[in-house]
Amino acid sequence: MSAGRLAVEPLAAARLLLGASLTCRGVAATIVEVEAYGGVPAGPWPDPAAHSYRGPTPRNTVMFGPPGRLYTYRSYGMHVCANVVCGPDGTAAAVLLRAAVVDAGESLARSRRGETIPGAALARGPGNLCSALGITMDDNGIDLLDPAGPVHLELGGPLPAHTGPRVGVSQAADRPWRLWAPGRPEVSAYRRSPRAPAPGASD
DNA sequence: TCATTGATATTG
DNA sequence: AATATCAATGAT
Repeated sequence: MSAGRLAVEPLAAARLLLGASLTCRGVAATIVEVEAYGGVPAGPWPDPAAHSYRGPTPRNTVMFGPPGRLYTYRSYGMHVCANVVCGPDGTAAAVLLRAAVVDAGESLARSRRGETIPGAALARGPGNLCSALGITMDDNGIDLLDPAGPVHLELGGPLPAHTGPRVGVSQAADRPWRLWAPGRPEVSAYRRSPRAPAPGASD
């Protein structure tokens, strides 16, 4: 039902998700930073930086499924990152959740992240966000719009958004598909991938 | 700026 | 089978 609102292009879905609230295992948080990702070369949103670019694999199949599902992957062997699948069923696209404000369950989040972590840093960065909320690889593929599910998404916002280049990707790094809520200390500092070509390079 | 870390995808 | 590549983080 409300999943239909996510059956749209990645950038539009990203705007919807800014300001949405995410609840998981005792922690509620408001999303303040996201990154949009597209899909295969022949699709509507070709994106060489997307995991789905080279077609379906065992890892990324959920990105090719219906919108509103959770796609989790392990990054650099140590972090879990969470994406919300968007676009119509059968078309790969997703939005990476990069940072959130912890609204409730702060002590629980701190017990997962470390007792000395400042509040603004609890869910800053995609790996830290999953850690604070207790999202694991076992949650891959679940329906985020099911209120009875372990991870629940409530579309709220949208918040006013600033846009800029994506973080961490070595391909199509200049595409302005990173969105954040301006002025929030929870937003992660921008850091271009060391592997990305110089800004504006035609290549 | 660099080490960490392991799954995944690609190549031979 | 072997190698290269990360949608990252924290410390230095």
